[in-house]
Amino acid sequence: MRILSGIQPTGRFHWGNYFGAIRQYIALQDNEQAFYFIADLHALTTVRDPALLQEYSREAAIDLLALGLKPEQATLFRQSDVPEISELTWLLMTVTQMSLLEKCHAYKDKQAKGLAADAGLFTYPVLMAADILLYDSDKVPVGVDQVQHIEVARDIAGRFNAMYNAEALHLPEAYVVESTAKVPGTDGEKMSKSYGNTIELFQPAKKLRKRIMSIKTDSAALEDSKVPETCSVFTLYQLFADEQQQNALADRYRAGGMGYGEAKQTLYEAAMEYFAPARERREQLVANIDQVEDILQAGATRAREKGREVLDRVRAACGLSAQGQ
RNA sequence: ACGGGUGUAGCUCAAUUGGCAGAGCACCGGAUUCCAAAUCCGGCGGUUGGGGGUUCAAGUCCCUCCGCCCGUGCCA
Repeated sequence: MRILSGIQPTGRFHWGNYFGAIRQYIALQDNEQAFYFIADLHALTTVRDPALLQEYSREAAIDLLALGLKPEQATLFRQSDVPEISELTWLLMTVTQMSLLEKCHAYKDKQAKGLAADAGLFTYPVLMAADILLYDSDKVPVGVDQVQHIEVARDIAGRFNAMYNAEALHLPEAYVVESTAKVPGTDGEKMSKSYGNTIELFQPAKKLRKRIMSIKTDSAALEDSKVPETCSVFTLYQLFADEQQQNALADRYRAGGMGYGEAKQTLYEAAMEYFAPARERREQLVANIDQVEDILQAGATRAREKGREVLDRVRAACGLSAQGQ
């Protein structure tokens, strides 16, 4: 059973990324054959600064490894290190109906906002389909908002197979990761880069503390009884604390006499402790950056091996010569 | 494709007959606050869409290319 997941390096990872997605994806590496890639080709539609894209891609690899991705179990690679992706994208594009892409929400959203959409954004679901199909992926863990794109991949694969009367492409299934964790940002809205309310995972301790202190609260006085359920600080604390610790803090909220400043300090300490091992691993990785590059190269080699196999099947099906021979 | 409009800081927009590129918001730092918010103080931020020309001097005038918006046409 092969699972596949990609993440766009469009910025530094934050708590929302981790608790909403990364954590669940990494957990799957133990039971499945996992392919994880850094979707730099996708990021290209957003990040227009070459130096920045390179930095984000490298940081993404470091972060994922620091957060527990085991390269000896899972295959980690950079999307752009697998050129077979681009070739498969073209082949798929020739069987993709315009109407299918016009329905996709990333494109529709941008149109609705009156923003300029380029062909990259429009055809992005085809690239995503290629990402998935190139490795005969069985399951693709995604959030609910991405299920549509998996359906697109299935549609394209099915259409290709039917058109050429071949079993060249393996139909993947969406594996919906129910993100049980609520991760509010510093303004109380859902944590998201586009809201500018994120708390970055690996920022320096001092910055992190400052960021946590800036979380929006109500103006209840120090001695007032407070409601933990509606407080972002408490909601975030739940991500790091066990049930007993959560109950203890909730009791202090309700009792009154504890201010939000103290709650934030508690949250800060809990977060620092929670991510301490990852921070330590990260420091080691940064000190051995060559090792990270080696891991990515080894991952790319493995990914290309599988990709070549599938691509040859696809090429043969539509009448192109097989390259691998 | 033609016509009109438009392009200035991350965002919304100023800038007199051609005369030192600015403000508000956002962001960062400080004061204040249990923390945050509000308020006050300070700071960062620019190839004025690109290129060429006129001029002592161009955001401003001329040429050219590009992006975006509106209208019309062409093609099915």
